[in-house]
Formats: sequence, structure tokens, C-alpha cells
Amino acid sequence: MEQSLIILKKNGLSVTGGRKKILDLFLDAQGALAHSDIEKNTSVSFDRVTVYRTLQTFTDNGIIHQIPTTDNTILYALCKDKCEAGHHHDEHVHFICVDCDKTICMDEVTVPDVKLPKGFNPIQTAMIVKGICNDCRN
Amino acid sequence: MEQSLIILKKNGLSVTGGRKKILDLFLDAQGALAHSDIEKNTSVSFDRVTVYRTLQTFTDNGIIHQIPTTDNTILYALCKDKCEAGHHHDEHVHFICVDCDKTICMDEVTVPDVKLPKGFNPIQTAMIVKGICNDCRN
DNA sequence: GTAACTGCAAAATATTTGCATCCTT
DNA sequence: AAGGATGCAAATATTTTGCAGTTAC
Repeated sequence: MEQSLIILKKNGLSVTGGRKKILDLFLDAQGALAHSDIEKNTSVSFDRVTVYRTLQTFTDNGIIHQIPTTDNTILYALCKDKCEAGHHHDEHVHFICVDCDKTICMDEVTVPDVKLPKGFNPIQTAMIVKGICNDCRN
Repeated sequence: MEQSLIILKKNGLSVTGGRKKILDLFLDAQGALAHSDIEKNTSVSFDRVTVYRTLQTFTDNGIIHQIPTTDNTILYALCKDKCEAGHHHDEHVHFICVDCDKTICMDEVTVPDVKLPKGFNPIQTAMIVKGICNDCRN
């Protein structure tokens, strides 16, 4: 069975053309996607609003997660197995290439612990590295 | 001389009521400020557009910097001495309290180095920790 | 058949731009 | 006086909401 179908069913979501299409985009994507990336994609032909709602649904169900960025955009990327509905675990490093502008989730790189000042209790940590990615370094 | 005046002059910016007011807000603020925080502030009585332009000017001049967030908001905070016009150095940890929602720049906590996969060349690193801050932990 | 999803229209919000006027230097 | 900053109006862009029609299960 197709990967996207498996994911949708596992999360108890009804399978629709839009959801499958958007999920496939994420499965195919090298890195993270912005709302506008999805909307601009030529193979996407449904309503703006549906994109918003689908991204929201996927986020609520722990299928994708939002990636912090230094500009005003929101990026989304597939969650890994550890994510569950309503409880994301994305303690990995996000790499943003300043050349090709792609955002890559480095699942294999775990975020190091930091020592915070007394009284501060960490719950979740995110880390963003900007630089030149493997494809652009020549 | 007032701190805000010093900063504006040092950056060769003309001193206007709006710039001084906004800069004072940052100097007084515990943590970071969003555009909306500034606009909602009762002592701010100038145009929305001026706020946008002032934040942009301050960012361009290395007076404030944008803080990445996991939602769709942009936060701004004062830069430290290391920042220069057009070249930000904000390699410190940003702490977001999930209770009071305040964002605090932890200048004293430096971002640890991470080992990236081969071929990835880091230029700048940002780190966001969510948790309970010192004021909210009771 | 029913609940959930989608499209459309429209409202609400956020951001940008142009231009005339006013203020800082 | 000159250049830059501001306010206002308006254009653009983004996100949210309501509702009616359609689809998945």
C-alpha cells in the first residue's frame, strides 16, 4: 500500500484527493515546504483554504510539524515516528541552506543539551543551522 | 545621555519621536517584542506603517534582530554589541516561556556546536528552548 | 445515511507601496 | 535648504470563518 495511504489511515483521517496529494508532496520533498510551495505546485489544483486546513489537520495529528524560521515564513516538514497527535517531538536540527534556500531536517543530528540559568525548566528545544548544504558547496 | 539616543546616533540614524519611543520599549522590555506588542502599547500613538518601517530600519542597522519562533509570529529583540549593520551575530539561546509566553534572550548561554553530516557547512546557528521560566515556575 | 471534507465567498488581518507633508540635521 | 521620516490612502497578501454542496466510509 502506498505510504501516504498508510499514514492517513493510521491517523484515522479519511482519505481524500487533497490530503493524499499534499502528503505525497511532503514524502517526495527533499526538505521542508512552505504553504506557498504547496500552493504554487502545478499539480495542486484545489483551494487555498483546503491547503490551510489540511496543513492544520496534519499538524494536529502529528504527521507534520512546523519549523521555526528567522524570517516570517512558516515551514512544515514530516514528523518522524516519535511524534504523536498533539505531542510533537522534533528535537532534531533544521538546516537552512543560504544558497538554495532549502530547509532540511537532520533527523540523525540530535540537539545537544544546554545548561540554562537556575529556575528555567526546558521542555522542548529547537535548533536551526544556516549554512551551505551538501548540494551547493561547489 | 539617554541610552536610546546613544544607540540611534551611533548608527547614524536621525532621532525622531517614533524611533526613540520604540527603542525605549526594547530597552525596557524583559524579553522580545512582537510587532503587535509595540502597536498595542498604549504609549505608542503613531502609524502602523511607521512601526513596520522602524523595525526594518533597526534590523538593517543591527540594533535589533529577528527571533525565530515556532508559530507564525516574528519577534524582535535588541542585539548585543557583537551585531553590526547587515551582519547579525545572535548565537545565543532564546527561551520561550510556555506559561507567560515571554521570550527571553539568554545572552550568557552560548549555543553548543553540533556535528553536521559531511558536506554541510554551518554559518550561523540559532537555538530556541521552550519551557517554564523563572517567574512562572511556581 | 452521516459525518467529515471541500469550494466559494467574504470577512478579518497583516504587510507593502506611493506620495504629499513634516521634521531632523 | 535638503534629505530623510512620517501619515494617510490604497493596493497586496495572508489567514480565518460560515455555509452549502459533495464525498468518504
